[in-house]
Amino acid sequence: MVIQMPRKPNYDRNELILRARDLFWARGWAGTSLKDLEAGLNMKPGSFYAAFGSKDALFELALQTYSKESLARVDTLVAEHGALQALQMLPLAIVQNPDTPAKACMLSKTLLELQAHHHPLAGVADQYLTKMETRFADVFAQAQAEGQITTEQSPRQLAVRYQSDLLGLRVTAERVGADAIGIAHQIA
Amino acid sequence: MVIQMPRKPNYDRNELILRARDLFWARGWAGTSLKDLEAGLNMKPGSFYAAFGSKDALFELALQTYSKESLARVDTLVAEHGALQALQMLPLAIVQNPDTPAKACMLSKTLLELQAHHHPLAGVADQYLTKMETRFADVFAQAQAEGQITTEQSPRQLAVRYQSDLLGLRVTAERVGADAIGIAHQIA
DNA sequence: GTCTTTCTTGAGCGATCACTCAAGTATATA
DNA sequence: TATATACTTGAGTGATCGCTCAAGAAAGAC
Repeated sequence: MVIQMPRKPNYDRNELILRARDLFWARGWAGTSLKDLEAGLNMKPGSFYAAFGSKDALFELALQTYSKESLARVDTLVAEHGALQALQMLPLAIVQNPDTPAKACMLSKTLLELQAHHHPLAGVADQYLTKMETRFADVFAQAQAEGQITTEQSPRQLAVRYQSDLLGLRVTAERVGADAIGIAHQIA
Repeated sequence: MVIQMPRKPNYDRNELILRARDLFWARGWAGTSLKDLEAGLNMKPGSFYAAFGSKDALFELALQTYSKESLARVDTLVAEHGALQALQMLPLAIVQNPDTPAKACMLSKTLLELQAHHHPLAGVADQYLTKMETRFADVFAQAQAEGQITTEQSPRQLAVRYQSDLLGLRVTAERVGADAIGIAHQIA
């Protein structure tokens, strides 16, 4: 039994996923065609399908990456500035970040686009939103434990409301003349 | 010069627009195919294009109808309950209404789906959102004039924040297990 | 009934959709 | 260098997209 090693791919798979995430994030699921992906990733169809299997499979990888990075940003802010200040800073940090392909949340965009079709990816986006909400609840709980906010409302309640406001802010930020920064200051 | 009267269409155009609005609202622009419309409106392609010209033209009519009805609902609530109470009631009224094809706002869904493609319909949706925001500002101004709320913030500021929260609530309401009603109570 | 005008029908247009696969190419082992 | 293996290429698949148009059906004016 002799095992031969073949040639390796001439691309960085993780970087391709990041580029796909940016395309999907900006243009949406239906709005991003295979031609768009071939151009954006610089891949021919054969390589694309060998690497990722399908458009939907790559979209799911993109959602996963998006979710991980979103959670990581929260963790970073909490570690650097504490629970309360992290929650206060996040809206403005998101809206002011000029390096994102869209202002609106990719999870909410996916949910809104695919929910009515009962597309599996809508369920995936929903799960990641729940994960995000849970993380917010943890941070609120931490802020309560540190006496930074009252315990009048449960961490879960606070998190649901916070996430909802954040999603609204990010929809508004997608508009052309919107004063998203003004709203972001208010949420804090 | 003799003018002959031809046969009339065997459908109610306004009712067709309402049905199209429901389809587009639920499924989105790309998610609603001509086949879907033919089935939903019970029209063959020829009749469809004779009546509406194009899918996009009908979508614009649907947006217009949606916007008019949204503005009208606000006016009705204000007339029946006064400015402040109308603003307090609206979120819950929207979320609890079981007769809508989707919880999320059709204007925001359209904006998020088509903005990145610079599709004209995204601009139309944006304009109607501005119109809605202006109406909210009027109602806030009325509430201030009647002494129901403070004049600490400008009506425009209040309206922008209110609409943003409402859009967020309605995105959240689109999720399966979301406690949208709980959030709606908080916004009030 | 006859005429005129418009509505309705539905086969089918070119373009694009996501995707496949046989052929060619590059590379790590032997 | 020879071979085995996997990656890359790109023409091409059937299906669906939004849309067209010639032909037939229907209804008011005479």
